[in-house]
This record gives sequence, C-alpha cells and structure tokens, in this order.
Amino acid sequence: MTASSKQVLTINDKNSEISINHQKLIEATIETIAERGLADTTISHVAQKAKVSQGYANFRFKSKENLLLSSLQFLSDEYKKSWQKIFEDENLDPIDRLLRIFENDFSKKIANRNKISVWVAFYSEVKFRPSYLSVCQIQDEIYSSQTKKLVDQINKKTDQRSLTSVEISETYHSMVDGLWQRILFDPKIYTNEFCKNLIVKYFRSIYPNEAKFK
Amino acid sequence: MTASSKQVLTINDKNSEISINHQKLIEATIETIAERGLADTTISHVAQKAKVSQGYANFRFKSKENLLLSSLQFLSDEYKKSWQKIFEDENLDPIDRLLRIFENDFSKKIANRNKISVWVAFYSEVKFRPSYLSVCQIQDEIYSSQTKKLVDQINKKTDQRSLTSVEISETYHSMVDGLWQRILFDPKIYTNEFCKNLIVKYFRSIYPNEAKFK
DNA sequence: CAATATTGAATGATTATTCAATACAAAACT
DNA sequence: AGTTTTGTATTGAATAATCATTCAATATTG
Repeated sequence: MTASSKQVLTINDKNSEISINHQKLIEATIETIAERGLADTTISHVAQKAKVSQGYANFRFKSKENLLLSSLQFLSDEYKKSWQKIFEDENLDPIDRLLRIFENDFSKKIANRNKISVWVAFYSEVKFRPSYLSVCQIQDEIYSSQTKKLVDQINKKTDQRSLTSVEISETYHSMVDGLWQRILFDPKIYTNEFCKNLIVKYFRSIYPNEAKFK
Repeated sequence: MTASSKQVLTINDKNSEISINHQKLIEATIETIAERGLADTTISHVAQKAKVSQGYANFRFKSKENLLLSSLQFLSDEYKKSWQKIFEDENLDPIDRLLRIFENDFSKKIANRNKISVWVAFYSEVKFRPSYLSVCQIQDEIYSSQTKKLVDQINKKTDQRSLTSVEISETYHSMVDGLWQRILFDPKIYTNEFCKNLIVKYFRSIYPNEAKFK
C-alpha cells in the first residue's frame, strides 16, 4: 500500500476520501434514474443528490456516459455477488441452492421497483450502446450457465426427463426477467411473494416429487 | 361525408391526405426509436424520415410527448388486433387457439428486434409517464384475462391439476416478456424459433398427453 | 508551500416549440 | 374558361430553454 501501488490507484480509486465521492455519485445516479427516469437524469441532478458540484461530477467520471456505465456496472456487480455466493455455497444441496437462487432474485434488495426501473432503463438502450450490452450480456451468460449446471444436477437426482436442463433454465431465466418487468407495471399485484410463489409452483410442477417445493 | 361530418373530422382525421401524414409520422417515430433509441429520437429526425418539415411534425401532434404517446398507442393497437382475432376465432378449439396465440407472440411481425426495442423503450419510462403506463396496462390486463379463460378451458378438458389457470397464464405471460427482452440481447441465440420451441416444450410438460404440443 | 481536490460560472451544442411567411387547393366570381 | 379570393396546409427560420463539458479560480490537505 505504498508508493508503487498508490501510483496505480491514482487513476481509479486512489484513497478512501475520493472513493467515497466516487461511490456517492454512483449511488446518486441510481437513485436519480429510479426517481426521474434515464431520460431526465442530468449531471446536475446527480451532483446535487451526491452533494458535489456539477463540474466535479463530470470531472470525476470524465463524461456523463461513463458515469452511467459505471453505475450499471455497479448494479451488475452487486447482483452478481448475491448469486455467486449461493452458487458457491458448498453446504447446500442442489435443490436448496435453487430455492435460494430464486429467493434472492425476488428478495426486496434485488427485486424492488427502484432497482428494476434502473435495470429496464439500461436494457432499453442496450441496442444502441455496445458497452451497456456487454455488461449485461457477460453477467447473463454466467448466470445462465450456472443455472443450467444446477438444473442438470437436480434432473439427474430426480429423474426428471420431460424437459432438458437448458429448457428449464431458459424458461426460468426469462420468467424472472418478465416478472421483474411486471413488478414495474403493477406492484400491487406482482408482489415479491406473488412472484416467488409462482416460481415455486412452476418448479413443483416440474419436480412433483420434491418435498422442498412445498 | 358532407358538411356536418366534415366539420367533426376537421379536428382529428379530416381527409386521407392528412391522415397519410399522421400515419407517416407515427411510422417514422417507431423507426427512429428502433434505429437510435428513445433518448436520441428528436422531432427533427422523425420529420426528416417522414419527409415533412420539423415545424409541421410538432404542429400536427401538438407536442413531441404527444407524438410519442400516439406511436405507443399505435403499436399497442396493432398487437392487440393480432391476438384479438385469434381469441375470437370460433373455429379453433382451445388448444389450437393457444398454439396460435404464442405463434403470434413470436411471429416475425411481432417479435422482431426493432419492435421489441421500441416496446422496451416505452416500458422503461412507464414509471414516470402515467399515460404510457395506462396504454400498456389496459392491454396487458385484457390479454391476461383472455389467456386465463383459455387455459381454464384447456385445464378442464385435459384434467390438468398441478397448476391453476392463473399460474399457467401468468408464468406464460412473464415468459413471453422475458423472451422478448432476450431477443434484444442476443438475437443469434434467441431466434423466434428457439423461443416458440421453448414455449411448446413448456406447455408439453404441463399437458403431457396433448398430441398437439408435438 | 506544493500538490491535489473541488468549485461554479462561462461556453457551445442541441432541441422542442413558435409563428410569420408561403404554397396550395378549392370556391366564388367575372 | 380564366381570374381572384379565401381558407387551410406546410414550411423553415427564430427563440428560448436545457445540458454536458470545460477550465480558471479557490479550497483543502499533507
């Protein structure tokens, strides 16, 4: 943590004081998008919320575009960490792991209207900003392949044969995305409990003999 | 088509000449959003594509916001008409009807990257523009209730009991939304055939004795 | 007193909206 | 039939507002 490493960090993180501003700005960006939408998110709004000057926000991230991308990256990392932990937990048997995965996907921390509105805002620009696409795509692929592996194990264990592991993991994955969108539309009906319950029922119909799907 | 009716029409549609401009502008809007994204869609771009002056585009729709809303409404009506026709077709038995519904949902006309990118663009603003929300919500509710009714009939006919009609229609509906989003991300993998096939497999697992699900 | 962090006002670009001027077509009048 | 009048459609340039970005000046820290 001396001279040499400090030089490297200068570009990105330097010391905690700056890191705090960096993080404050990213969080302010996410909050602003959630409150006003991507279209009405200006550097000035974000800077105000983060309590720094407008000029600084731009200086710190080089451009608005870069600030947005960093915010997406943060959101993506946060989500990824939450499921990586579950996939890597050696103490869980496959079915418990699957249960934990979709509990996580519909936890209040992940599947709330604010976060989802930010996700969807970025999704909507994916076709026009290759950098957004790659952040989303990379994460998606890992999640997909991990889910597929997990389903493979469960299929073997339960002798389930009507659907392949790809089919199950793909239908599951698309259902999650669809339900997240629904939470945006009508949070009264699509509560986290409702969504989680729907997923349980879905897996129960695929694995009818598994007691753990209630 | 004389004096009296002409007076009424003056406000909205008047004669075909003007209607053509109206429609040209809406189509140009959709194309522009598909090409550049909602964020980079300006009146000037739209007007150029529709081959009218910038001032006229604004004058004709009173505001950019109104032009966007009209375009969403058009898209929504187009989609709705396509599935209404199927739900109302008396010659189809319930299962054929369901088959036709998801064939329609993943037809090239409905589920192509351009149209989906426009949908998602509007979805992403739904939290901040009540007018967008209501267009989407109203349509969604009708589609949902129609699907539920249809699934009810099929459940009765097939003695399917592991999932309720609400559960099946909701999982189906969210899968469609999720897959549409996926087509945006990775159209190479998520081709219309792939998506349609996934849905067939899903229904086959729910109705294992139904020959029509291949 | 460096060196670095932060400010905030100025700049220039972009864009929705307005509106006076013009084009156009249909009706009214020679 | 040809000319003028009238009403509407359309233009395009001007306006005013908004914003990202820049940067000289100032504050802060070590």
